[in-house]
Amino acid sequence: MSPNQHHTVDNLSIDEQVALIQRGTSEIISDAELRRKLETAQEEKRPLRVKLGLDPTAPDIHLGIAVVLRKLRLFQDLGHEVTIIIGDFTATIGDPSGKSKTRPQLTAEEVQANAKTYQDQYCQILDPDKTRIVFNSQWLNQMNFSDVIKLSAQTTVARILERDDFANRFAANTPIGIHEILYPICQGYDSVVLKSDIEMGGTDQKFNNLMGRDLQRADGQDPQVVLLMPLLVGLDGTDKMSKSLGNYVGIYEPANEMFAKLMSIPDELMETYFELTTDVPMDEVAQLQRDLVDGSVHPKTIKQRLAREVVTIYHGETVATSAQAEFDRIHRHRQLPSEIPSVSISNEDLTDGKIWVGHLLTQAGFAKSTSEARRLVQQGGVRFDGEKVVDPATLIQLQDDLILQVGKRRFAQIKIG
RNA sequence: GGGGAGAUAGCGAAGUGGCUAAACGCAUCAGACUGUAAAUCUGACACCUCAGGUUUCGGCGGUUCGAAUCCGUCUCUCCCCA
Repeated sequence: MSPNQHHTVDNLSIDEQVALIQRGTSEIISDAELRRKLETAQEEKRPLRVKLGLDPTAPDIHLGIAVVLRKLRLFQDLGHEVTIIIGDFTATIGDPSGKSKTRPQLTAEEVQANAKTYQDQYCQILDPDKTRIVFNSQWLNQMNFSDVIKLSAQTTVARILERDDFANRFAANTPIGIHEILYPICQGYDSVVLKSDIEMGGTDQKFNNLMGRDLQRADGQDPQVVLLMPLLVGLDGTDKMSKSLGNYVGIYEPANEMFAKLMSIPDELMETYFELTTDVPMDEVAQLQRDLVDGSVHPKTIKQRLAREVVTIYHGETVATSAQAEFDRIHRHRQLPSEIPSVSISNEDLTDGKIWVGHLLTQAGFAKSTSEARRLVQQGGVRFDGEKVVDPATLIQLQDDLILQVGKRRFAQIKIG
């Protein structure tokens, strides 16, 4: 469904390439090494190996993860190769953050079943021809205890305890499992196996990525450049974007949905979103930010531009434009959406063609219980055929195609049958 | 191995015999205001055709006119010492 946007990057100088890569990054370790890698690659005419490690849980890509994936895509457009490592092995040894103890333990079958999904989802943003997806159990499962000891000997307890998560827990006398200490070592070893030139990650991955450098150095390799992207703040403006918090925009969401969600972000987030989720050139972003601050352009106009840019990436420009029109229709002009999901109401629920509003709302899925439905009516949130329903005891004369509205954004078209 | 603390609505957290469908905060939903912003304000937030009624405070059983609160038991969490 996606036009799979390309960067136009032919014949860029190293300086120009570096500038594109630097956009939005939170940290690069180090700029000098990055430049050197790029130069060497160009001279030797060989692509750099760029690595990203991901969880084996079923992917559901949202704009937050897309920040990193889009950066990978840039590397591909610059002629380099991307390897995505699915951490199926590391997932089985426990989450070192200590937070999510409930991380699901996936079976090998589930992981395999997900494999196709990874391919499909990641390639929405990445170039399939330059993307390799591998599972780290492939080499980690082969290691025997002696291999593990030798690998562990490459680093020290003091080094591991530098990680602030471990440091905090150690100071607070909370337990740190030996297996957790091994986690960064496993992840770092992935880099050794892949001989990666660059590892990408969110800022929370810094320690693990640096471990990769240490282990590569110990193995006699040129250490990978570490490129960290900030964690995108979610729609609520406070927490990082994540599916579990519900403050996300999935890249597979319908255009209208996407557009509306983006319009709901706090104004302060716009600049960051432009930088991290669109390809709008940075000098233009800076200009938009000036316009916003001095009030010369209405914030809503700027936000619509943002929403349109993002939707264009995943749905194309035509669709994005109509998403904006749709948004205006519903929210600015308070008209009905152009497409309203239909809800069928069984004839059995009708008496003389009528239905109690409480049942109608629960049947239509707008309320979990008739008590909730009753409240919605009492609060003035329910409209039927444009008319506000005021009495919770109301019996409604149903007809095909009439419109039920709950709140400002939930609509359904009634079908009797 | 020894000792201690706890389990309350989506989450966090009050409440230690009746005035408690259960304070307060967060999240959520509706309304107002707007740029569907955000912020703010108002209200709702167990279930039931609801001026009333029914069922809740980890499970089960008991004491009592009356239990989230007391007793017994089971399950599960967490902490400290070694």
